[in-house]
Amino acid sequence: MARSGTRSVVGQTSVAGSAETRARLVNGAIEALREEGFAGASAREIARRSGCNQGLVFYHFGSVANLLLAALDEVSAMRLAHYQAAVDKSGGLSDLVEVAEMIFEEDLDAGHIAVLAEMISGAKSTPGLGPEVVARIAPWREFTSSALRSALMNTPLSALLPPEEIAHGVVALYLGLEMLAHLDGDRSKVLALFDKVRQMTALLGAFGGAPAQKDRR
Amino acid sequence: MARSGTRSVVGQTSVAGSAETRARLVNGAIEALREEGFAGASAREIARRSGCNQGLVFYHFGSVANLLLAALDEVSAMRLAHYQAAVDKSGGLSDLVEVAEMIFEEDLDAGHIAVLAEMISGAKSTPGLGPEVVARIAPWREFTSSALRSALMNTPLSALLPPEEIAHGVVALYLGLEMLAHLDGDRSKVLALFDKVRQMTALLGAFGGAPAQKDRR
DNA sequence: GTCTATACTTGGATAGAC
DNA sequence: GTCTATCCAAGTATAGAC
Repeated sequence: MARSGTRSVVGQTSVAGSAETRARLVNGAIEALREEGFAGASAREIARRSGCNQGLVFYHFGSVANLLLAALDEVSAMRLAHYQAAVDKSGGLSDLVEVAEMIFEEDLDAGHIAVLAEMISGAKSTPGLGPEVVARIAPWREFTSSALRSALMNTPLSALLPPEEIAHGVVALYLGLEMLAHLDGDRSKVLALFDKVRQMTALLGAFGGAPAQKDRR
Repeated sequence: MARSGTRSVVGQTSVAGSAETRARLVNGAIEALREEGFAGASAREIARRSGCNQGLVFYHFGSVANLLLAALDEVSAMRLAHYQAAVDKSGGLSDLVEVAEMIFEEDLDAGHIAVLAEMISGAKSTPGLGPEVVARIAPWREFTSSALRSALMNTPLSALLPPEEIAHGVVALYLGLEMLAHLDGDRSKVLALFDKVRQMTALLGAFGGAPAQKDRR
């Protein structure tokens, strides 16, 4: 971690330029991870996409791996904020499933999850990267867990489906579905699956007698 | 695909040496993918693990990518045969879940699925690799689908759970769970999840009235 | 078929000019 | 803070000896 950034308290010096370059590099890194994968996300490739010089990767982030982690942080923060906003507007389990599908499609189109997937598999080849990636996945699981918890609240299902444990499966499923859909460019299989989940959810809601859909008008 | 192997009808010439070297390289490639990931599975790394020369990768397989595909073929064939044998001995849905857990743990220990995961994410950086990997995943989905079909046979669940669609989710889940478990080296989360699935299955079986466990003695 | 040697390319990382 | 130039390590791939 040679340099973690211009953290100075600066008056109003040209930090603007620096911050913008850092942002461009982070975006370039996201793009490279998404389109070329971990193995293809080299300093040169990222710099090319960022429209700036290769040496800046090392000046600002110290190493390619650090830049890639910053990219993962960026995607993670962006998406979690978005998820949270979407979930806040939803109520029961049925709502949650609908929100999940909408979010899944957005992520698929934009390749957000590909960034995570590439970092997970790339972690094997770069010493020390694993723990860093692990730490960045925890918030996803926590978010999912708490979304499930509030959706199942006051429902007979909550005894049967402990949020923490299901959340892990949901994150894994999300990751796997995204990798497969990106690989073959076919989203029909995952859409069909979401349909089934929706059906099951409706059935569970009816059976449990709990309000499966929030009453909103 | 410069050279796809000594396919000659050979009398009894020294094909033995060749075949053994090919096998060693394939095993080395599996090991490298598992432990170093796609980005770390170079010709040199594989040759080192195989105890033979780097040039042989190109002599026998034409390129590193081709060797990696051969490695995926090998793992795929090996595991599918094993899965099939295990599933053949099982009956209803409960049996299937138990078999799935056993198999999952084996795969986790041996890192078999890591090979698949690395190839999926590595496919992004190597032109032409994507479709080849896609073709090698299809059998996994087909296997899962037919295992589900026979487990759900004569069960009220079969109307609710079309095997083809669920299979895709199962494969994705399997993949995602394995990646996460390998990343953080913690299998407790996935084991807890399997416990829940087992419970749910038992409940479904009791509710549907179908034999959830095969009668075997 | 296997090994050594080597040509060529790409990538990580740093030095120094501006 | 950014760019050019450069060093060095590692990788793919091939040629040629054995």
